[in-house]
Amino acid sequence: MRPMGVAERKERQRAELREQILTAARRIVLDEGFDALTMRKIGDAIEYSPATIYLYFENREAIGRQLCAESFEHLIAYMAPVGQIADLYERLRALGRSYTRFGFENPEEYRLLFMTDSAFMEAFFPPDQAADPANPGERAFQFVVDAFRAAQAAGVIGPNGDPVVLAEMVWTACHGVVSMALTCPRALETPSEALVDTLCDTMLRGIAAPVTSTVRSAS
Amino acid sequence: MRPMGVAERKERQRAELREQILTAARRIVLDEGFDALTMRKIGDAIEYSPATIYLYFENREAIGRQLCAESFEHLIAYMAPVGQIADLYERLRALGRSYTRFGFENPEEYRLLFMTDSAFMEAFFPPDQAADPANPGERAFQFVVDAFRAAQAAGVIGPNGDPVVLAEMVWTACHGVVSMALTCPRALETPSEALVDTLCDTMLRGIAAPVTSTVRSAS
DNA sequence: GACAAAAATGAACATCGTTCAGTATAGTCG
DNA sequence: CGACTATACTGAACGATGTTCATTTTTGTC
Repeated sequence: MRPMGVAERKERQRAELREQILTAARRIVLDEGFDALTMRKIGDAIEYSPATIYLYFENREAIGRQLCAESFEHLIAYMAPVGQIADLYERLRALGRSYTRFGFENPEEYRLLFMTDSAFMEAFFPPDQAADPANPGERAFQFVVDAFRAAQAAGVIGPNGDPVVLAEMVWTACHGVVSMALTCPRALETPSEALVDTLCDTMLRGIAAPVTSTVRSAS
Repeated sequence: MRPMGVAERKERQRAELREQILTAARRIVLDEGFDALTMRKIGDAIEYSPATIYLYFENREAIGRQLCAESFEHLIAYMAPVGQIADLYERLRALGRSYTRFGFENPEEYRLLFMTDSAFMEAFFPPDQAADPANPGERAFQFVVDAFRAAQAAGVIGPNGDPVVLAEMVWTACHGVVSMALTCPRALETPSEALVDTLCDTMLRGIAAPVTSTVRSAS
């Protein structure tokens, strides 16, 4: 007699089970890494058959993609407070530190986001150029670009260099420290945090320094 | 009547089959990546049962480890010529370029060496501190450290900073560009080579620049 | 040509992601 | 209440994977 109410409840139940799946998957990924995420493990956790999961997600990768979106938000939550720092130079330094701190404190999330074969990241960096403000991947990156643009406009760093290039430079450099530390901590003698500090300071000095000589010839 | 000759031949045949296994494995890894390396595929390629491979290698990972050792040599071959460059500043620049060029030109080897979960790299960075000159991993890294030490001794770069820290800094930073470019090329708007150049130049400028102000307080 | 040592293998085990024909449940209508 | 239908769910299977081991085949020696 109230088909509307029934439909709503059904939809709610569907959403709840979907959330249960994600919760179980999240726990497994954070504890043991994405490689350890198994459809059968999820099934055990939610007390449903593994086949049921396919009624809520296209496949295992779709679950990973959803977890990725959430982890991007988590990363943004680490970086956002940095936007409050008035000193634009210090803001840049803090940006590198907050990014890497996210990686060190949430290693499996970092692996999922940035160290899993293409598929995941690519989903957040679509080929079409149109900037999508709903895309957490682009949003996180834009945050860094804006910090450089602001610093450059304020004259805190040198006027040379595209902010996008500068942002990609510090991003990839910081990524290098985190990913190497996560892949093989033993390979790094220097403590990771010290390495990040040295790296960021050096790069900022390289940007901020008055250009005494033009870029040497590339021959 | 000539047991010696027979034993020698047998050993040679053993070594030959072992080499055949490695050759087949190498081809698969370079073409399709380590994930695509399958014992059954190797078996097909060498026309032996998959079980036979276990008479020559402990397991799949041991094959990967051996391929790693060879790829480390390959990497060293990329970097070694740089040692000839007299200008110590240019040498450092060329070092970063040769390292990253190895990664861009040999993506699957780079993945195998530096982007495969712990196991492989860890084998080349043993916990014991004793430097092992036969270890290609340590040798490659030492090459970078020496370049910094020389540049510092010659006064080409500032006297501040441990050469080991500096080496780890440029190494991880370069690794960041390569690994990100390999994981998700779409995420980088800037061409990788340009990014490497900007990164290396910026870092060297940051090191070379006369220290106008001491490191800002870390509060 | 018989015997021993070495080399190679087929079949099996426990995993995995994924599919699909079939069963059970829940909602609707007479 | 009882029959029908759409939805939700599942068991069993398929083709992979790395790895092991009893068994068979090959090889070398006396």
